[in-house]
Amino acid sequence: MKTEDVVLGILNEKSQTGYDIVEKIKTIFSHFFDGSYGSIYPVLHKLENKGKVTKKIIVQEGKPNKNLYSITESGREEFNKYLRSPVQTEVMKSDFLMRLYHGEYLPEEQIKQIIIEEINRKEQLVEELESQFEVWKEDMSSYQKLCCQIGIESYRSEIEILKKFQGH
Amino acid sequence: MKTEDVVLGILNEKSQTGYDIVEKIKTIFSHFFDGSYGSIYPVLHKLENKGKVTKKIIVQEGKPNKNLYSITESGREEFNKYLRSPVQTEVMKSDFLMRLYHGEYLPEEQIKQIIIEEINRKEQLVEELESQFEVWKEDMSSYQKLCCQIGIESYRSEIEILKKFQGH
DNA sequence: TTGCTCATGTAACCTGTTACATGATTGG
DNA sequence: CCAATCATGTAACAGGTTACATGAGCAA
Repeated sequence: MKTEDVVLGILNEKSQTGYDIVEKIKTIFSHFFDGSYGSIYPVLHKLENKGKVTKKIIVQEGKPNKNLYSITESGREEFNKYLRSPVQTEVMKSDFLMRLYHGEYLPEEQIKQIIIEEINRKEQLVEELESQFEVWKEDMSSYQKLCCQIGIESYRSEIEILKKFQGH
Repeated sequence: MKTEDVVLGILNEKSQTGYDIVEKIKTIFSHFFDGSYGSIYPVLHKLENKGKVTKKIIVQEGKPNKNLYSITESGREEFNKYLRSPVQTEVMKSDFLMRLYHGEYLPEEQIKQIIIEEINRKEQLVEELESQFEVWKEDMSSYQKLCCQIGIESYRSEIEILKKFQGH
């Protein structure tokens, strides 16, 4: 899964600005993808050069101008090629589990604290995802809703697992 | 979490070769970290230049020579600094959830197939992790075992969630 | 008046992936 | 005889992060 395909997928739904795309990634994609301005803006320029998207400048008053991007026919083809390509394995990077692995080199109190913090962090994430789901769900397809629900349930399971192992 | 810290952590347990380090990462770290020869060998050279590890060449017959790396006092200090630094949030990249999100643009049969494949993939992963756990557990601390058990349970929960949502 | 939201962008840096190169031994 | 295991390494490429730059409006 390339960032280019992710951006094409978002623009395939509707025309949007780079700012909108990053917002969507940071909210409803947060549990399975990551992107920032530093990665999304360059990708949009690249896609424009390749003719996969077109840009329309929208002049605004009292606010900065917007670059509204739309997917082209060539972009749709590329996106469909992606959709039919083999699914890549999931990648997980967990600093939390790395700390836990080396737990014997830290005082027990500190490990307990790290576990508590991880539970809190995940409870925060599940709350955010749930509230974002409420915001977006009217405009979501059943598959998109499913995707959010899986995220919510995954976080909840993780929290349960950590609570179960809390206190050895 | 930098790859340098991960390598120092592995060498903190005992002196090992680059090959051993990659093997460990590919087996018992597989559910929370990723690394390959192309990333680990350069990191070892870098750590050696910085004086965080030392290299001892072991001549073997019938096999290529080994470079056995050991952590230095300076390396231990660096690793302990890492252990006491703030825990970074987990990062997840899931091509599977990206496909599911765009499910409406694929025939229903294909989505069902993608879900089945993801369940199979995760069942494969949980089996591998369990068998690796059996191989390594004699030499593992209770925290290291906990780390594996969390991985196994996480995969199982994910499988349950997918099965629950299978067929909408 | 402080900080947030909207809105775009880039340059320097760091890091990782892929593909290549080498080569003997061992197991099925 | 073929594939896997052991064992190291690099060069070219691709990619992302961080920090910076700009700037108006608005709410507390």
